[in-house]
Amino acid sequence: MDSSTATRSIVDAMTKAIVEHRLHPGTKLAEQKLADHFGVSRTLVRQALFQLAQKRLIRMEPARGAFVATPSSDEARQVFAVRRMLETEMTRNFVRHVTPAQIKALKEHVAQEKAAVSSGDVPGRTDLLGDFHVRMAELMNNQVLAQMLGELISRCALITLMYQSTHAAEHSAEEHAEIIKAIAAKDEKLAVRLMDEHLRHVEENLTLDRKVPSNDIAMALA
Amino acid sequence: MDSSTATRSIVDAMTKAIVEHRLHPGTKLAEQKLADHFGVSRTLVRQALFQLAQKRLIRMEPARGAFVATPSSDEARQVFAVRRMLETEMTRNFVRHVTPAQIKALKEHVAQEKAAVSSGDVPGRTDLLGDFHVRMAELMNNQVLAQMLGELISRCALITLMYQSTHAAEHSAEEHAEIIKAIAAKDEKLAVRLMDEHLRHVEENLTLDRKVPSNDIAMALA
DNA sequence: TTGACTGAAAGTGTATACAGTTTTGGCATT
DNA sequence: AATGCCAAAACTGTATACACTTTCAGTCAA
Repeated sequence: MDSSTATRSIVDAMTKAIVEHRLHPGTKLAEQKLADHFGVSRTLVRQALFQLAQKRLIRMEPARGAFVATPSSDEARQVFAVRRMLETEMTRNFVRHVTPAQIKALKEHVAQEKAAVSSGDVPGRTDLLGDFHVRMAELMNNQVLAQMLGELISRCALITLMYQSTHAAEHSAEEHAEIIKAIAAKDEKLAVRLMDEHLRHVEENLTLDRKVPSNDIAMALA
Repeated sequence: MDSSTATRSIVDAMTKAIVEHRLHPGTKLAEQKLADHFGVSRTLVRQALFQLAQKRLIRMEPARGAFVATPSSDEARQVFAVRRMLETEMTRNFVRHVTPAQIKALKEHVAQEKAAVSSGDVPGRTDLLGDFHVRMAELMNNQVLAQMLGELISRCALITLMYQSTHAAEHSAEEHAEIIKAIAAKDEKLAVRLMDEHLRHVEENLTLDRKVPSNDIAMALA
């Protein structure tokens, strides 16, 4: 997609840092500091920041700089609403054309998830749980869908760590397994329903009603 | 979203030029020429190009520069598949919570469409026909959805002008009107079906099977 | 005429410079 | 001690410089 691979690697590193919670929402991202850290000039950092802003992982304020995004609960609800729209239909289409090889691939993925869950690998677990959904898109040979879902899921990772109430997401892996079972049985209605419920469960585990603790006073008083 | 308004206006101008067919697929976008045209330095043009690349309206090749995107027929099918997934479900949710004011807003929009169609305003017509879908998302108070749809629809505009066989899209406005009628009647199933068929019609009007005429030899022989 | 070679021109990729804005820290005033 | 003010430092936004790559035109040899 982009020509320069240097910029790309900065984007990837920062994306990872944000979705893995190593950079907290609201954190100021000073260009020179990032440039020093990555050993490049501000030019490349700037390009990376613009791309991250387009992915909504950071926000940029005029003359004030870039900050790790602090998605509002409204935005969170919207992101989940879009995911439900997209993924219930994805599941429906998936069931209609599913092949044994695809089911096998998904089952293997869930096995990995369960391994990560039981080994307590938190970042790896989060990553794999999100990837399950992207994997489905890829198995449908729809790169456009896979990419969009990937971006939505990055945003969800950020949202999750802002509003996470319980870590009950552990049983997501089990829900994934149930979805696969329904798909394998070609039970379209059930698979769609399970996907819808799965996404609702993930959203319900967030405390979108409560005010989020924030060090950003302006936002706290908004 | 982005801090600098200058970059934003370049992105907007170029987006418009691409979706309105004033810049043809495959056209080389030399940075200095754009910089001269917009009266800014290459720095800002470059930022704009990166953003356009992320929106998939252009592609960037390492050390060779930026070109107006030439979406493959595969990509076209994928984009339409995603639109169907997203918009059928959007329609379903819309029907469930629709208010009279929303119906009124959509009806007014379609009136504008028909005016543009009959007055022969081609760019305005294309714009309005796409906006109908974005408008629905906005009326649902889902900015995330509206933004995603907006980007998908930009890509569709580019695709349409690459693969357009007939200009039969004129009767899109009528299909929009029928969809609204079904929504107003709260006939969920019908509305969803009409939206699905509408998007299929738009896609069917493209000649995705035939090879597209292109001045890009590399692609023509790929 | 065709084809390979070569040097100049044009173009991209990255770093740096510089102007203008925001932030910071301390000093004076209350 | 708290508040307001001002200069210095830090930072962003944009332009420019420069190295390296690709493209192009013209020349020469076959």
